[in-house]
Amino acid sequence: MRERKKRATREALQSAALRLALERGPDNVRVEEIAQAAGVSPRTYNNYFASREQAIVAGVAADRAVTVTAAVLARPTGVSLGDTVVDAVVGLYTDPGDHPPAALLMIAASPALRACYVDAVTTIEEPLAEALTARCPGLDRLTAQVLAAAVGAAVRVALRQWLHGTNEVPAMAGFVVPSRPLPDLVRAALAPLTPALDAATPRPAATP
Amino acid sequence: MRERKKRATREALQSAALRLALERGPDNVRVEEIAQAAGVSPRTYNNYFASREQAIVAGVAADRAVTVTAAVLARPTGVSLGDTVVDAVVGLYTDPGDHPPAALLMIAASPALRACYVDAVTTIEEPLAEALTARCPGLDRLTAQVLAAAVGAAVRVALRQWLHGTNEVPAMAGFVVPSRPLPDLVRAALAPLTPALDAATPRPAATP
DNA sequence: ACGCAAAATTGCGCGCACGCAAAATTATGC
DNA sequence: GCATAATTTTGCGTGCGCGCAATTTTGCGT
Repeated sequence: MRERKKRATREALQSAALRLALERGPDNVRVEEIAQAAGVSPRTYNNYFASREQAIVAGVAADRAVTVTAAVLARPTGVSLGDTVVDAVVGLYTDPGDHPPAALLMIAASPALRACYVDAVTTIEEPLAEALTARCPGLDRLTAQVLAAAVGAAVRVALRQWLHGTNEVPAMAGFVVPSRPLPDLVRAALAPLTPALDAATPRPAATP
Repeated sequence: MRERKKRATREALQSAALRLALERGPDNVRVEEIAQAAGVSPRTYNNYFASREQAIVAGVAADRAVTVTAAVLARPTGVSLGDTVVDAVVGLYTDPGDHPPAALLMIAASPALRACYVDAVTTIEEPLAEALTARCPGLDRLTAQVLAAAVGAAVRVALRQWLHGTNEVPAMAGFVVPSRPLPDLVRAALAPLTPALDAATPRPAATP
């Protein structure tokens, strides 16, 4: 009963922050305005989110978390773990979720938002680890956490590489490397991890 | 010539911050005091370090970075990449560097310092990636970065697991899991990544 | 030695994150 | 219904991170 209102104000703050940031740009929105738009005190805002950017990013991050876990669990058990995870994660960046693509653009443009989004990727690691254990019953808890964290790290590397290419536009026009599309980069970054993912599935007696 | 003084003030700030934090505890030291101890303005402090904790952690982190890279490069080329990296990283937590062990204890105790130290682990990833490419000439740049980031992620997981066990002491005395010693945890966390590390070494024709 | 351009340091101001305690809101006992 | 206990919200004060512009310091050319 009381939980409902907490989630309500939470989502109100998230949507308000995202909307205002899209309208005026991320740097031209003060915390007081977000709080006022959600009908709460500025102090209350910091009871829900530890930073100004977190409210903007939290929504899309949580959305992505459920999407990956669902994608992992949806794959048939016949496919290898590596392909399963790679496809699930790459799917995150081919099919944009129910959020406007402008949001991702804005996050990519602002350094502060990028950093916060990278931090948010860490949030996804825990549900991912649970999804991994759910799919492979014999998997160690520690192993699952490590693999999930490794996947998150690979995504971070891919994002960094992608941004490196897209932002170097102003000077030396025509000399920029437009950087491979994001899904390809994510797939390439995830590729080196497939041996570890496949080796983790507890089936050592099936190969010979 | 001017570089020298910059590094001098840098190290002065680092050592002053570490010393003061060890003396009074991390929460009882203000930025102004660190700056004053180093003979600079408080504003100048923030030209070198973006946060108060960063100065405390930066020293040990940089130290560790050179230690790992050296350890990786020191292994004979005959050993597999997986064993090389695992031994090098585990060595970081068996042999304490030239810093007092009380520093690591303090970092482990303060949540803010822990978070900053985890961030600092990210700093080590880039030199590690360079060491990997130096050891395996045919290695892709992206692959090296991904593997280094994965190793960093595994270390993060190990640290989190370790702290989980050591802090749950007050209630239910006698029921705590004292948590395996850190080196063992790090080795266990790194184990799932060895297939990926070994597979990355470009020697696909040697196995048959 | 002198002056000049480049770089570093400093002071100032703003916005933000957060601990703390008071006030308001909600759930629970009779 | 009302009193009471438990949460949640809020105001306030403090320290901090950082952009900006003025000031000082450094290195170089002549």
